[in-house]
Amino acid sequence: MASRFNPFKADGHWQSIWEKQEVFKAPPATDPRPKSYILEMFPYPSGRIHMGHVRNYTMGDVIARYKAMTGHAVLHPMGWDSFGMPAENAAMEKKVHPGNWTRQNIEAMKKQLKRLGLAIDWSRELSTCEPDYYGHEQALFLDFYKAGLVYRKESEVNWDPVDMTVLANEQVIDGRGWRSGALVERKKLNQWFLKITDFAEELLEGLDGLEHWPEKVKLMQENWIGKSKGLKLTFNLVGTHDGIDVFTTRPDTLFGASFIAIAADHPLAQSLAENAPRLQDFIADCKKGGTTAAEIETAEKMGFNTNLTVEHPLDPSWHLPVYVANFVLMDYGSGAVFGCPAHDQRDLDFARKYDLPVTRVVADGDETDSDFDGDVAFTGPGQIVNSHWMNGMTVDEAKADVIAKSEAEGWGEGQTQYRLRDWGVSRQRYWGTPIPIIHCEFCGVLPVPRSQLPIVLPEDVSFDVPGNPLDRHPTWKYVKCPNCQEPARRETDTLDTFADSSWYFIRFASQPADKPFDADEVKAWLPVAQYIGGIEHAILHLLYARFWTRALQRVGKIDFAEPFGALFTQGMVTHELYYREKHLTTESTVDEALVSYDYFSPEEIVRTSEGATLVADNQQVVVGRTVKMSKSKKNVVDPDPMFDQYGADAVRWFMLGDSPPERDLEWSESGIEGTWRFVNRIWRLVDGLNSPRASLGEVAAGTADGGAVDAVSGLTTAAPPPPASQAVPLPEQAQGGLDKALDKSLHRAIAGIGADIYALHFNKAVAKVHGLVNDIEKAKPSASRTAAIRTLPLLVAPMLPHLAEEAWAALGNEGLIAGQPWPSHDPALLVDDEVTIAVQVMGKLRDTLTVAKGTPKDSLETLALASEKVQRAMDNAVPKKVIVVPDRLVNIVL
RNA sequence: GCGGACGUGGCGAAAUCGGUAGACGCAACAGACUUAAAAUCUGUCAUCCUUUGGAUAUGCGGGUUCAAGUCCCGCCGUCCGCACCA
Repeated sequence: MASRFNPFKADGHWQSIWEKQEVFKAPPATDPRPKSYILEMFPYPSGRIHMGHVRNYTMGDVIARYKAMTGHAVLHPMGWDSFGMPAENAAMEKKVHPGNWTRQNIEAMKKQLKRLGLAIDWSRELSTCEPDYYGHEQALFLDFYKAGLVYRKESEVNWDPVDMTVLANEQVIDGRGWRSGALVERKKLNQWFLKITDFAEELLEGLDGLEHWPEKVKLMQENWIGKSKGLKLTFNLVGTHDGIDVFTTRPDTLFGASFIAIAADHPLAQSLAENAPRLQDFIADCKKGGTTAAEIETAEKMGFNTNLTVEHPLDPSWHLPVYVANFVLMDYGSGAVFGCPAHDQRDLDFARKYDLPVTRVVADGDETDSDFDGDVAFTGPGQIVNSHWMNGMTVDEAKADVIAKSEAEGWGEGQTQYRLRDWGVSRQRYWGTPIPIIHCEFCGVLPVPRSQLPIVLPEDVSFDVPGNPLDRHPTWKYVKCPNCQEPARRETDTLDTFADSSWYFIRFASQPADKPFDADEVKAWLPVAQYIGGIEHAILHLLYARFWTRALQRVGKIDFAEPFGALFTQGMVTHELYYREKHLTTESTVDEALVSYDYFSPEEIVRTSEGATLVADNQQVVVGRTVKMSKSKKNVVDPDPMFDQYGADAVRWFMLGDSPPERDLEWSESGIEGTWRFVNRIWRLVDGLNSPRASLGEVAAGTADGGAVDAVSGLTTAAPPPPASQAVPLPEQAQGGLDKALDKSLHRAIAGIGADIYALHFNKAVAKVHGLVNDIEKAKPSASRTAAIRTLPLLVAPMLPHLAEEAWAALGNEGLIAGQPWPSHDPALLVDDEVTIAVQVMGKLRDTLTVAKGTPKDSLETLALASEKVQRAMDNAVPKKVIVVPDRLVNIVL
């Protein structure tokens, strides 16, 4: 009697064996094998695992398992990025403590993750919201503080004037607070900063060494750091001894200057405003709206003429007006710019609005007229015009020339500027790492003594009113000054959660109780051999982690600079939308903002050939675009029911095979059905070898107790009908000789699948497994076929670990497949002795030739010209030229 | 507004170096088996035409080349990030 693959038994069975035998426990640092640290970005415990997690962790798992099979000592850990805003929101809405909510989520999600059968060393699990993690983070913060990498300064936050609370950018919707609906303002607070700009040059140069990072991520980081060379110069204020410092990357356009614009926070604007109520009002206007770059840069350009003027450095008799402008940022350069409207779009918009002169100083053609027309600035390269001695120079020549002149004459100097700003880490929130600082009225700002770490969050906090619960806690913040013993108070801000994710990969490698990590163990495992996560982390998380690592190196805690040797950014998991337009009761007609939709989840829908209908009322719904799965649009598919219906391996196979890993993956019901069928096809081959004449059957997709689950409704129906028998495989015992074609196919698959996994081309590896299975199924019984079937479980082991273990055992092998080496291939079998040559006439394919590999050029030419199809296409013409690429093609040019 | 990517049959894709476009899969269709359904197996499957052949096809428009999905220029569309979402 043939056995059948039952994932509902096999999954749990093998998972518990792996756990019992500690198969995936990382070996000690002294293990002689080459180390391979495989890491996926750890999840935020939002409540449920989503398909994006499933995809991310499946990919990492395939690599970890493949590395183990190819002789590596593997570290593959998992943890929880467990501080953050959603826990506080849950506390407000559901009246639960953020800690309880978070820990419950972790338990639920851990259970879900385990069902995927991941090769994870759970003994190293960590959670950033526990004092045994964040306490060590506080110690590292103090190390940075001591090294001068931490400082305090004023910085703007989004302020909700009704709730009297700080808002995250995410909580500002269309310029209004998400709960109060009040127009958001910008407010200054004293906040803590980490000196990431100290590392700007290092972080930029370090990118060159990151060979295994995607170019796009390196480019984004490069642009984010934004190194630019330019001129810092001073414009003297007419009638005073003061001046305005300006940084420009376009000193070549200095003769096109038309105005000076300073930021609303510029000290000059502030001092002028003291006696100018209208300017005060204007500055207050500039502070309306949130702090995001997108909001500031798309806001309409506004200026306030100060009536001050400055002298042009190259012609003191030429005076330029000084404006306060909302598009100038105090954080970049010196908070002041000179406007050259002809060659900068923002300056042009501003100049047209305030009717300021627009002078052309760069020309790319015949148009050299000094009057610049139109509303599109010219920012391309060209030659300098209307600029006295610079006329005729290129932009680059002119830049160098002006900088040299400014330095010689003493009114400016060349300067390197970075766009990167220091990292503001203060958050006015409860659910984060308390910043280990004490404020004393007499002694000032003091670090918490290390003996007092960890500074633990108080449990008794309330979330019934907006604001920071730490700040209004009755006792927590009151402490004695460690210096003078007088009453003092704790810092009540907590650290940005990006700090937690900036060193967790180090803690995974080494987890002593008394310090953040052990340097020797860290040295053995890091840098991470392969890091995998979403492209949305391309800049912030990855830059902060790179900074934190370099900062640890600077303070002497570790001896490497880059945390992630190789990076891979995977695409999102998407699903189509199902919705109906909501009928609004208002009389409003075409106002788009008022059109809203009712969304339906895939579980509520039956997909038909014409479209989709809602199960509840059997009426049509609109099938929308395919977009990222999100709760608000209800196009989410929960992994758990999929494990129930198809088992972990079918879900994993779908995640790996359906799209290239860097691209978006569209979840589809028929797709997962297909992978489920394929898992069974593999099983049938193995099973056929064992019991050739026994009847075979499928286990129907169903639940562990044998009841089938309706794919659409999710309801359990009656037990499935007994499996019927159909395909009776030929007896494998009737083996005989070898099957050379199948041998080739197998060895190509061994080499190709390994190479594809190594290169993270999982979809191609999947296609190659399909190809091999097709070939095996078509082959007649032979020793080769038996060998191919016995090898097949090893080839799918990284991707379908449960099926692989089950097959390995069924084939009578000893031990676990998880501990087996990757099969070796015979290179001789990879070489073709025949090749197919394309024959083109004028670049169009007319015939193909099958010839021995390495057939010389002239023979190929003769053969090609002799072809009847080629003759016909040539139509008696005489070839002008014949291009022959050996083993590839012949192209006859007429 | 700024920065970064992506776009190939009905659908997901492949084509590693400029050299036979569509491997592999999904869906669909036809057939076999079956009382029936499911499963399984076999076959068809880019579009069009005057069909043992031919033409057109890799978002659109140009260009380079004997040869372009691949290189160059210009558009269009979609997505991601923008420093307090994680």
